[in-house]
Amino acid sequence: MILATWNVNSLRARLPRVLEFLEAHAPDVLLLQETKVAPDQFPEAELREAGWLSHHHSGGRWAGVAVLAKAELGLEPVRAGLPGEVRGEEARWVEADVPGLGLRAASVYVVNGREVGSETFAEKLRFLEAMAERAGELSGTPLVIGGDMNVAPQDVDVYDPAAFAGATHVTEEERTLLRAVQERGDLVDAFRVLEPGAPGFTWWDYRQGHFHRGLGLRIDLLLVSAALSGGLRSCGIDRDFRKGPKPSDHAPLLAELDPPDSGA
DNA sequence: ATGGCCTGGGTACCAGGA
Repeated sequence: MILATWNVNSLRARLPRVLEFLEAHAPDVLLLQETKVAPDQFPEAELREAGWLSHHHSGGRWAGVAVLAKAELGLEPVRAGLPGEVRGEEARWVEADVPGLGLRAASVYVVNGREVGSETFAEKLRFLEAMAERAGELSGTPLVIGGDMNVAPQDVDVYDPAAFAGATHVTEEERTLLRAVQERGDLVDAFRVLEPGAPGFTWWDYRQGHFHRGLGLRIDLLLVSAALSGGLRSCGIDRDFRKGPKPSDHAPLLAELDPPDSGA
């Protein structure tokens, strides 16, 4: 099965690229973040027409997350919103079951945090704590939590660690809580387990040609149940979707692995 | 030089992003 996650920076602005991505890769599950769409404007019909069911949590002009699954696999909404998060109206967590795979899938857009020590940074830490709590509740069942974690797990995930000294996304507090999500949920970082030393950036600033200069961060992750990690075949981004007409500032991340019921 | 770019809202410019 193919699992993918992509921060699209507006689903309505990016719908042509998303449909192109679905056709190119035919992912079984696609997790979307920063859909930036009002609930009644989510393009459910267009995605269904392309062959994917969706369960979304939409908050208007900011944030917004969704789980898509191939129509033949089915999709059963579980929840929209994360128990314990501070601002549920921001629409940062959505969860669904994919019956055809026997898999629970969650799409998450973690709070940015802006500046260390700010009120929103404290909310970011609380959001990560709530994620760890939820991951713990879900551990033991086949699970993927994917999305924009707004945390670079290690220095190798940052193009210039010195330039990020004292900034969000790299603090030990954020990294410790992200590890707690993995530990409590018994999850592995699919890219890192396959590529121990590669940077694997997933985001580049639109400005100053950062993408073409290789100045990125690895902040989008696919966290999959450790029980599934033996069946991991590959994991990486598709750079073509960070190029071309109207790209997102994030590239999509894809993983190919054996499904839970494969007996692997 | 802490900005350069992109989004939606709305129709001038601003918040937010990371």
